[in-house]
Amino acid sequence: MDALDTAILRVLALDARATFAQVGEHVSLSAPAVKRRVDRLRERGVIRGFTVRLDPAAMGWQTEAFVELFCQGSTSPATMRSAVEHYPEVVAASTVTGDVDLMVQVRARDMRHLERVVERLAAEPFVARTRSTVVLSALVRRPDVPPAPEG
Amino acid sequence: MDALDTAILRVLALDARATFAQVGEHVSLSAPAVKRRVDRLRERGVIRGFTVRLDPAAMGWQTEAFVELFCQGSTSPATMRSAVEHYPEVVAASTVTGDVDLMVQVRARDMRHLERVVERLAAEPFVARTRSTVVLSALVRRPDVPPAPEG
DNA sequence: TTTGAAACTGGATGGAT
DNA sequence: ATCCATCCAGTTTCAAA
Repeated sequence: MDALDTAILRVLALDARATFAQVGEHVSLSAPAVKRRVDRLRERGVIRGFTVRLDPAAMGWQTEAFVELFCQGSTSPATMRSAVEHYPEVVAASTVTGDVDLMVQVRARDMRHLERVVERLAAEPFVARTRSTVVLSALVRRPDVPPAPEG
Repeated sequence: MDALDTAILRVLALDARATFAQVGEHVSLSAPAVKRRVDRLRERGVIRGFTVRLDPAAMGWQTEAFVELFCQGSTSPATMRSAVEHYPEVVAASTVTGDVDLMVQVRARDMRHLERVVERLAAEPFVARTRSTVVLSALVRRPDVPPAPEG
């Protein structure tokens, strides 16, 4: 993980389908050199994969919410994960500090759909109660990017 | 946006660097046919771009938090956005329902870094106060995917 | 209108240096 | 890491369904 790797990842974050030659122009490297570094970053797991960025509204995802779960006693993160990862509507889930135990981000077609998902989450055996916050508008949404050098 | 487009997007969500021929095998279409559809999806803005999925820890992002902002009187979403989008540490920001006005997701190198970012956010002129929730562990993190057919 | 086949252009990839 | 040669993917054109 040197400055060149970071520079390559920065280019790929903006356009993951850029050719190795195009990436090479940005970082002053030949195409084969870029390829070798990308292959190595994949092997090491730094790169988890490549994906497409979609317009959620165009896809039919019109409603988004943060659903906070308060869990019974000491529910293990593994239990929480396996419960929550079966929902296709769950975009992200994290255990967090504070009174909430699990923060779940849900994407649904509409309010009716969201309501059903929240009801199903609330019915999970380890869930004591839920608190939902609906997203009004997504102001910023950025892809993964390597951190800037100390500042 | 028909079933073929959706199928193509599903394949690209899993591997955005798949060749058009490979995508075509999954959806029973020739490479040129796939390319034409992908081009059209980009033109229409359904596809916003292609990006890389990174291991945040490997990148030096060790700390993540939800920072809720309570704003003065009626601050416009445009004001919130332009303030918040200048922070490289801000991964996402959304206006939300409830007592919180703006939900900001922040990624920082460490607690010290996170603290400074929260201080800067709190010092924004329109911010009355903040409430932060630190992520303990990210259980699920999924890329954008087209919704499943009604269920 | 959208597809598949063919042809051409240019990128991916492995080996030599 | 670059250069080069080979192979294969991207891209355009065209004819057909």
